[in-house]
Amino acid sequence: MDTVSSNFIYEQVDRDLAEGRCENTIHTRFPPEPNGYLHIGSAKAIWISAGTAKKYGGKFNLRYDDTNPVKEEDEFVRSIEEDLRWLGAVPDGGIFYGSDYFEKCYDFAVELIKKGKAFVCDLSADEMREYRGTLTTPGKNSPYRDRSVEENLDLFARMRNGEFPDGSRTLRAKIDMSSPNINMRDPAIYRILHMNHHRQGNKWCIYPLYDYAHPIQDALEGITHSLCSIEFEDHRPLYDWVVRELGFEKPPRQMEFSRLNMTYTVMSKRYLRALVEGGHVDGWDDPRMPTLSGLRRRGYTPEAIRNFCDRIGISKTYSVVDYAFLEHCIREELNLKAERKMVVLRPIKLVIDNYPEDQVEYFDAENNPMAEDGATHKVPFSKELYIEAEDFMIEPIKGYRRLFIGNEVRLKYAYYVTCTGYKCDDEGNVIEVHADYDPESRGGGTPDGRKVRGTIHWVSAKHAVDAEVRLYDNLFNTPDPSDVPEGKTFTDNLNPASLEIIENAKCEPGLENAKFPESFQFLRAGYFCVDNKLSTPEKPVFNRTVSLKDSFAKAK
RNA sequence: UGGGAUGUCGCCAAGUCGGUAAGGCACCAGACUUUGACUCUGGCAUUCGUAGGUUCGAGUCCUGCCAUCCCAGCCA
Repeated sequence: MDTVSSNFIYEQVDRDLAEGRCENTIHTRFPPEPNGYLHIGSAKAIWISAGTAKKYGGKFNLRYDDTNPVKEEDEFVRSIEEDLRWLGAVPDGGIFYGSDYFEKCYDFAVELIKKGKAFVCDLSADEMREYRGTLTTPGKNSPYRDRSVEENLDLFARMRNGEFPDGSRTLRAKIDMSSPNINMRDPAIYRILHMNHHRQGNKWCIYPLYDYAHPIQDALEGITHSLCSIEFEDHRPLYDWVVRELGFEKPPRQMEFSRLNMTYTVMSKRYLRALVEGGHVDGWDDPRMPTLSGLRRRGYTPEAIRNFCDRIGISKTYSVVDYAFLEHCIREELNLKAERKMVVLRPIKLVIDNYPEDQVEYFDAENNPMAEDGATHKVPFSKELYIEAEDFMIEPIKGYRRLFIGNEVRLKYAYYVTCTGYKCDDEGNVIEVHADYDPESRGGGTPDGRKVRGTIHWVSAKHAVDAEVRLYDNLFNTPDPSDVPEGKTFTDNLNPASLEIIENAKCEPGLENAKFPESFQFLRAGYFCVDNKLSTPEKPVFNRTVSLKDSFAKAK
């Protein structure tokens, strides 16, 4: 596995360490708002922060950024911790809640008021917008900007006491209404909201805003490097203003990196939520979702996701990572670790006419050809087998190496067979293929050393275990699902073929009780894995097969 | 139009004090092969958004221009 090469974050940390800015220990955090499930984009952010802490032997915190009671729910709090642990990002610095700092935030706000750095403003939301100015024109001071400290203190206390209705007043930082950076134009730092908070209940009716609360939370936890995505770059001056005005020694340093975008993938929580609530998917953990719980159900391992995060790198460039890269990461790992089983997805019968009626033989099948131990398991073989429908063609296309009349192929681990005929149903579908086997080729080789061009997998019909297999494709059929034509919504980009349920797949014995509820497949590379009790993230079970798409494409 | 940021191969992404373009994905070719997969080998940027300038020498420094992204929530 690759290791992370240097990046601008590490370089900055090195400098900070050299200059003694953070007492030789670094501390990072991941601050999700509990308003949705973690997704692959979150994984990048998590791994950057957790990985940085790890690299420097520091600590990593999980902090629920729950300062907005409108959008937050306990279900998300639970799922976030579960997914974080599954990913392997241990919050060894602790688990915190932004809302637990409300009292401190309040005290700090009082301090700012006393310093003349904050004031209670009576402007309505609309008025405040007008006063703020625009991107190109400066704003103007609020008429309430010069209230006395005493009045501000009194008003702010009464805000907390619930004396005023929602939206009637705010507490604002007193900075500079003519700043070219709009975030510095006396930003609101507290709002009035009479609403039940998922954790604090009805204790508060004023809530601190992100720009104010976040730097305080970081500072209080001793965070040395606050790593966030690029859209917060413009907020950094405000972040620095807060920690400076509040007099924190060794203040945390905010650094930004570009967020993850992937082809065929919607990453915005707003859209993901719409998919769930609109019933387009089964839930946040639907295997087609880019959520960590969805990827987990699909068969992704935490190692593969971490490796992916390491390999995509960290930069500030806007980028869209090809989904194929994520797939590469999981294939690479499964190829090394996963146990192989033979499974026939779209079965047709193969009858070996010259094989004894009631004979059963057992062949050794490799558990994992990549493993050094060479371990095997027994697979039963008999006169009637199931093979993939795609492994037989009435009229073989040019270059086709598998079964067609007169052609000899190898049944993996078993015998050479030569196709002699086939039967169709009334509609002309091939339902049965006939062949003769060469008893001399037992084990898949012959004394005369003749070669065969094709090798196919199979399952003994009378020993076969039935299974339902689900095949997943991209949820969206456009590289950028949020790039929607006029008059359409992003759900119009949904790929109707994103889920295919195969009810009668045939598996080798040993997969009894397998339900294949969420199989993971990489048919393109020839793999799918079974998600059942035999298959765990640590030891996934999977089959190798070859897809129609690839084999035919190659044959042309 | 103001501010902030970014532009190195189809996609990510390294590029130290300026010294003559890492690596991965994808793709192509060949070898190997009890699955056409896997594995292995080889090929894939005379060029770094663009135009100039400084220099013996520039992706790296300077100037102009172009493109893309973010910001006008009492969301995060």
